[in-house]
Amino acid sequence: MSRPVGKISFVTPPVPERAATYHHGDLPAALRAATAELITEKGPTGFSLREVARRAGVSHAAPAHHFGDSSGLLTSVAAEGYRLLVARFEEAQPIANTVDRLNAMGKGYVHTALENPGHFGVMCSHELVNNDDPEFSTFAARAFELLVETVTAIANEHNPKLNVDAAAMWVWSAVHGLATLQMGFTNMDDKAGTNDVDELIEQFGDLMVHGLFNGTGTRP
Amino acid sequence: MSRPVGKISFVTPPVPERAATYHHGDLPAALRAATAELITEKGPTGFSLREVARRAGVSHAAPAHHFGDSSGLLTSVAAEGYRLLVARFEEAQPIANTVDRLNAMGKGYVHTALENPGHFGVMCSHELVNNDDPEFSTFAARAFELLVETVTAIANEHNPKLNVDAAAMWVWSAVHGLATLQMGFTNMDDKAGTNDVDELIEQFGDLMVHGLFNGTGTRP
DNA sequence: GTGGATGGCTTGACAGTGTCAAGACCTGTC
DNA sequence: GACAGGTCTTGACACTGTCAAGCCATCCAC
Repeated sequence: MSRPVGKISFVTPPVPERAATYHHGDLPAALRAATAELITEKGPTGFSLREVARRAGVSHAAPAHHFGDSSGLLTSVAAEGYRLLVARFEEAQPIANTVDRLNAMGKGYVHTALENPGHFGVMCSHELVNNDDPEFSTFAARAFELLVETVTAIANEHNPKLNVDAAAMWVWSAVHGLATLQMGFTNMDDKAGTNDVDELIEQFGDLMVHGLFNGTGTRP
Repeated sequence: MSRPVGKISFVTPPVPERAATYHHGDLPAALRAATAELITEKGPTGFSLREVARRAGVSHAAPAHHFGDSSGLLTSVAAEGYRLLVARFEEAQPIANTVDRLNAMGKGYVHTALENPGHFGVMCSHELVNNDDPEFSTFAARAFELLVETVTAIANEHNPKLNVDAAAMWVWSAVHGLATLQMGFTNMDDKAGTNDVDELIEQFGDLMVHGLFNGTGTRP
């Protein structure tokens, strides 16, 4: 559905928006880029296959040829988003201090969302994407797996009694909530006294580390 | 936009779906109920104004008369969802033990979501609703306010140094994440070893209470 | 080189959608 | 009983996603 890439740079499309030739070159990538751009501008609601095709300079039915239907295209964009996230998570893996690593992953999550709002908007709209898509589910699972590994490492070092799976879900939920918060997809008043994302992540991290060190994640 | 109600029971519409008379009686409520039902069946994507009108037995343009456009109707449904949530939160307020109260509110959040999936689906789709709507924002703010009050009470009793606002956002994020997890809107493998919602809430609660008791919610 | 064959993309059509303007209908009030 | 105002319908418009059919460029065997 999309070719493997080495260094990831999805934000700017690898091909010009209007191709001179009949054959586009890499239309799927251009369509994903146009989709992310459109959703960044107008939100997931403003998305339409025909508008995406228009922006890519192709006919209205061209996207269907590559992605089947609109959920196929959106799923591909979401998969790209998770691939970006996995890349960020993997950058943090060499950090030896496990708590610092978890903090870095949290920052990575929120920054990925802020830097790729089009992708993140689709990743959050679970009704729009096809969860069974192998590429999508592979990257999504890998991202969560990396989190579980880090939480496991923290547990091994500091708190062997921790229910690692529950704790990982808990961390993911909190960080995801913070990301949506920062993107304005929320109804919570942001009164935490700062707009600095990294500071908020560290505030959350301070709270979370006490649970990870001293909690069990089991029924009391 | 909708009448005040005493005891809340939105799930079953107060009027039959097809009105015998030209004037429906309470068409706005019937349209909200049809919307929630439709979204429960088909997800937010499957929603359409015309299908809602069909289910309510009125013409395709009737919803627009009451709600302006589709986002007006969805906003009203989301507001109803927050009203349900506030009602649940208020039921928990008499609980004297503040930690138990917070746990009860967490359970209330998740159960409200599970029992009203149509409403919750809209509440989560922040692009679909008009955040400036006074009724919507009032109930949403009230729900968060009740959470802040409870976290404040816990801080006063156990941990005066706690950054209450950051902690409240943190709790909300985690509980919201758990709710979406339970509703299947997620890519996390649920490996926590249970499908019992109340047990999961208590697992999260065990982790969270250590942060609330011992953390500060400030940059270390 | 040349002639298929194959995949990439276009064209045209269809039913369905949201929104608007105009009008029909009912109900309460004087 | 007339009238005013809110409730709902009708009809139209531009737009959408999807499908079937066909055109076009490229590639590979010959």
